[in-house]
Amino acid sequence: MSASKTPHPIGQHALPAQQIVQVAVPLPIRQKGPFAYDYIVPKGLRVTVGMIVEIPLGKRQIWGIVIADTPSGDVAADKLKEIISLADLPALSRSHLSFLSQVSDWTMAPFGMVMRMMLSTPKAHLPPPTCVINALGDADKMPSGKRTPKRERVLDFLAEGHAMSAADLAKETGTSQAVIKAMAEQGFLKKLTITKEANLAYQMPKQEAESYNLVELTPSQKDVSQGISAFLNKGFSAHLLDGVTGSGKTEVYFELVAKMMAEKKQLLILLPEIALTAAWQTRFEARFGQKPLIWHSSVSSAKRRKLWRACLAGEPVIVVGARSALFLPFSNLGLIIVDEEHEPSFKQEDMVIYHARDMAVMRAHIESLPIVMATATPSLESWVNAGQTPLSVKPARYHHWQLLHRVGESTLPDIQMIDLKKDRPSAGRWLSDPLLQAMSECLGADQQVLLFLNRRGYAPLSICEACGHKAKCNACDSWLVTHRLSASRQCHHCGYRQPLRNQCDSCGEKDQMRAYGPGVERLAEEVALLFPEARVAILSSDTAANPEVAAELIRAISDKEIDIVIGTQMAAKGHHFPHLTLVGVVDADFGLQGGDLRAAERTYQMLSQASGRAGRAAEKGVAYLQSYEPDNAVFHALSSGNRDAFLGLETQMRQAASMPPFGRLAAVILSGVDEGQVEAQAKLLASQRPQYKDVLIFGPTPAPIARIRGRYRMRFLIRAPRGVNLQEILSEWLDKQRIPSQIFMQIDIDPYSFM
DNA sequence: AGCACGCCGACT
DNA sequence: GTCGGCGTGCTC
Repeated sequence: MSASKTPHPIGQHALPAQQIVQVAVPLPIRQKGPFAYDYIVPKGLRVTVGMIVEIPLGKRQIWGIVIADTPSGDVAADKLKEIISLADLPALSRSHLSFLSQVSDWTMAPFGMVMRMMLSTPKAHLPPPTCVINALGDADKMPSGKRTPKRERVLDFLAEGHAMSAADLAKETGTSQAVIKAMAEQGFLKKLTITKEANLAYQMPKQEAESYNLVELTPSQKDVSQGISAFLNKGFSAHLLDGVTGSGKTEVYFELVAKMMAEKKQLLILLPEIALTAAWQTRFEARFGQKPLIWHSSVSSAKRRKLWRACLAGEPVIVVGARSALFLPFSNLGLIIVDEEHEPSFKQEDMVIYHARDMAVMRAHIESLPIVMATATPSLESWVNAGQTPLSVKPARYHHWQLLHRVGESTLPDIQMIDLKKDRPSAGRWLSDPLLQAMSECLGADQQVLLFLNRRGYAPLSICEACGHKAKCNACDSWLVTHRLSASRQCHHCGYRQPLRNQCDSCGEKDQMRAYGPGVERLAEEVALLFPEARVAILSSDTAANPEVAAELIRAISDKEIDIVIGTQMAAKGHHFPHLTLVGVVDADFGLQGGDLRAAERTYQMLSQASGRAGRAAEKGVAYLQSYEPDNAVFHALSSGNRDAFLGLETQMRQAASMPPFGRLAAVILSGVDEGQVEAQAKLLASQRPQYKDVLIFGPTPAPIARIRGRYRMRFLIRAPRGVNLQEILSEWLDKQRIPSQIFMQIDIDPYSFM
């Protein structure tokens, strides 16, 4: 095992053979496998693959992961540096390393950047922080001459069992640190060094979890739950849990959670938007009598550190997180659940561009686990993978489980179209007569209304009547959106905001800026005018800026303190508003513009979800969709309730166009501050594009929003047949390119956004 | 990604 | 004369 046991060849000095290992370093260098350097293992250290080690890199000291216990030999042994230290942690498993490596290969992001995502938890791999506290020492030996009232107070306080830092102790006893210090020096207090660990507010799952707060499942819920349960502990399997809104998908997968808890397995539950999950957490707590562990970027770093280490140590944690939780170093994972699998927010668009649902399937596969993807409106990809269309590959890759009915008496809402060509609201108004009529009736029956409009702010566009100038962002190619509540004009791409003024930036004319188009704030104005008695609330990321405010607003709505809710997509997600029976979709055509690959699918999902807010309790709900093209297939599918026919039609269209999942798509994005340089680089890349008969490389074209945050962006789009190794083709084309450092090149495999 | 080295403008 | 801008190149 240790190199020193190797026999030395005769005639050579008994030089201790030095062990050399390869350490993956967090550098943004793209290559086929992990990018690693050779390092010498100092004598006395035992280093194995998967260990997290501290190494010198240039002038810096950084952390890397040992990926091989043999040298690569790229660099002469006398140039190698030594490993500085080892993290006091178990080594990462081979399967976790293999997961990181496969994510890097799939996304074509540098391994070092994938590794960084995994290690990014602040100081997770360092020893726990320590602090020195004061406890009771040899107090009984204190001579009466040294006893003072202040010293007595300190001793009495400590005798109650307290122990704390000098500063806290001084504060607590109304003395000064000088008193504490002197007592400690004289031995009447005892110094203890303890490790500071965050309290996760989480007890390890109880053995009885399986039966804790058991809820009675409906027969169909029970069937599905038992059906999927049969796959637990049986290696990889993927399951599409497909149930209409309100059918109790969560209860079904909670049963699986309970089973895995009883076996002390780790669980990962991915949710699309963790800030909006107060209701979900309440349900979890009600079912299991404890809070799940929440993982997202705004959880304190001490808690994240402890959670990270608990995952690596194999403690039976249940982690609920946004997409980044997928990279936690679980070592005893039993099951992955992806809730709202169709949500586009699972697609991360930053440094490493990945789809958390797809990478979760990859991880489940590598680690031989079952994965459950729950949704009421499956993504086309999952639908095809579940074998639900004649065009699907057989045998299906996912098992398909359906819940067709809502729990209890409630039924799905009726969905009706309002043709805006016939019932057009007057200028500057957005609510048609039929919708207003329905609202009056609903409010008259003492029920709630949700108006859904996926546009934040007051108005998306402001034009000067005097000179025609449009308020624009300086750093982006986009309009500034007027926000009345915060009295500002904002760019929704870069976050720039300026105070709301009525003076034109261009001609200086006053009181000539006019707002065009609707936003939720403007809609609220119209509603206030038409329903002056109604209590109105706006639910958007502006009015619910943090989870606490959001939770309070949602509570107020649930408790019927509000009559009319005006909400963006935030209002469409998973909330249960028992008194809400009418949903009005103000601009149902919103998502259909732009010719995006998934426009129809996304519109269907969003409107289905928004409509699903209506009639969640005993009362029947109804949803009205205002549209200028009410005959669009998306709306037909929604109003007839024939989701599967719609998915079938979409599938055929995708297949005919050789689009995903029947063809493969990738984008190459070049960005930089200098427009000319970006263009020149794009032209250079274009001139060297490879020629294939069945792989098409389109572009370069300026991105639809050509400039964001001051950076110009050019895009290539690559389309290939299903069986082609797209990554290999891109690699061939791009790996040999030397991209100037001012230009940033990103690869987006299977793009969702075409911006 | 960092961080240093390296060559051109305005200041203690 | 230096301080400091960020362009280029390297890290076992």
